[in-house]
Amino acid sequence: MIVDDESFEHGEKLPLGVAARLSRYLQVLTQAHKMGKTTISSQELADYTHVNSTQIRRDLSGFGKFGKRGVGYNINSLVDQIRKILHTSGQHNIALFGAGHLGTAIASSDVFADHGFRVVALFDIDPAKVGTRIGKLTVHDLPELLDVVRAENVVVGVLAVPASAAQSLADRLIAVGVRVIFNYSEALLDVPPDVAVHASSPAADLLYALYFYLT
Amino acid sequence: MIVDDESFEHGEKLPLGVAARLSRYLQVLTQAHKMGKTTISSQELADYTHVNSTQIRRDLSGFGKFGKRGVGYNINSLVDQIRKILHTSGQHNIALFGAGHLGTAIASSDVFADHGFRVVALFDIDPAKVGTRIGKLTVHDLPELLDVVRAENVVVGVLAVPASAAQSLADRLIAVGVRVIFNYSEALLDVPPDVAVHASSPAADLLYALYFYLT
DNA sequence: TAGATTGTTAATCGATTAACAATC
DNA sequence: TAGATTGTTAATCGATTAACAATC
Repeated sequence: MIVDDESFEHGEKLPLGVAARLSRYLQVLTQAHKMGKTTISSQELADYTHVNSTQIRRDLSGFGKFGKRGVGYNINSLVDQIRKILHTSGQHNIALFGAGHLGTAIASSDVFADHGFRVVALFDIDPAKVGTRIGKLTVHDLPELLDVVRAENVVVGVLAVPASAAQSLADRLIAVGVRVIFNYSEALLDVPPDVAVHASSPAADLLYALYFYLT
Repeated sequence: MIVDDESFEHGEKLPLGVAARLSRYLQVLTQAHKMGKTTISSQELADYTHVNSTQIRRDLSGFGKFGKRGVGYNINSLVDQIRKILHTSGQHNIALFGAGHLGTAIASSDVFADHGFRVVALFDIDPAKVGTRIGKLTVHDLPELLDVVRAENVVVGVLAVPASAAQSLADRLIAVGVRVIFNYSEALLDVPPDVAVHASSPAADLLYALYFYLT
């Protein structure tokens, strides 16, 4: 029996690099869609993602012939295809921690909503904030964590809290079964191997951009 | 004459991947330093950065023997070394645009300060905000842009504004000579090839993390 | 038809990994 | 000495790129 190694159509796990790049394409495609574009070429995608255009065509053609020669890719259908490939077509619920400036900015933004994430609960330890409303969300107190995670089927925890509060919150999230944590605090989190932590790193990203500007 | 291709000691430009990873190491090292650690092993760095520990030792040993066998790397001296390699030992000044929740969060945070960046000016178009103080910064009006960029030697512009305002702000920044832009808005920016735009992508990062959780 | 852009190949280069001697 | 961890090698795998025929 011959196995087609060149295609991932029937395989299960994508190489890390491919999954990372597909996520980036999705981000740009979503933004382009919002700006009214209906079609995009691999060259335009390359300009916005800083990924080589041949690489983009190669990544996509591994899953099917999504483009139209001489025209480019239809944005809506490409978004659908990539979501299918990444198994992220569904809706995923987020619990957000910290109702300060950053938490409020996240709660009011639709970066997450555009990609199928929904902030279903906002927590804060400040008694003055608990019970108030921020956007469409009521601020919960921490003891309600377990109930909310279960009732709302929360799969992601986003930490927009001071560094001093981050580790204990992560521990509590893990204890109630959350396995994906997005950490905006400056703390380094220690977690079990089966938990995925993603840290925000604007300063590191900026250093990287600056390196090429300075040299 | 024999050129040592294995080392970058005398070369000028690092491969993209190396520069990106060194920036990540710097981020984690800075956080670890803040948490009181003085030494770190390549394995610990690997756990926090999701980069293979052999890869980390390889990256670093290309520039010198920074570690101590049986012990690990001294955090302070490694930070100094990497900053030298990246040519980012100095101080770099940022102009921040948007005094909303996100702008305020950035202005009050020290993620940037920890890496040698200093927010030297904050701009907003809301007349009610111009002239008020946020943290140590006074909110400027946009017409002051050119003067501030020149007087404060601004090299980076950070956009924490609505998508509708982003492109025109980027154009103005480019016109006054800024070549590195960090875009927190959801707009796709069109810029000349010599301008580096870095976009924040929390949702894409989350999709990527989620892919491995779901499969 | 002419222009544009995809899909694909082939060749090169950098990333990844396991393994292990060196040494703190 | 024993344990830990670096620095380095060698082998493999994935990423990158130029080039171009296919085709919209």
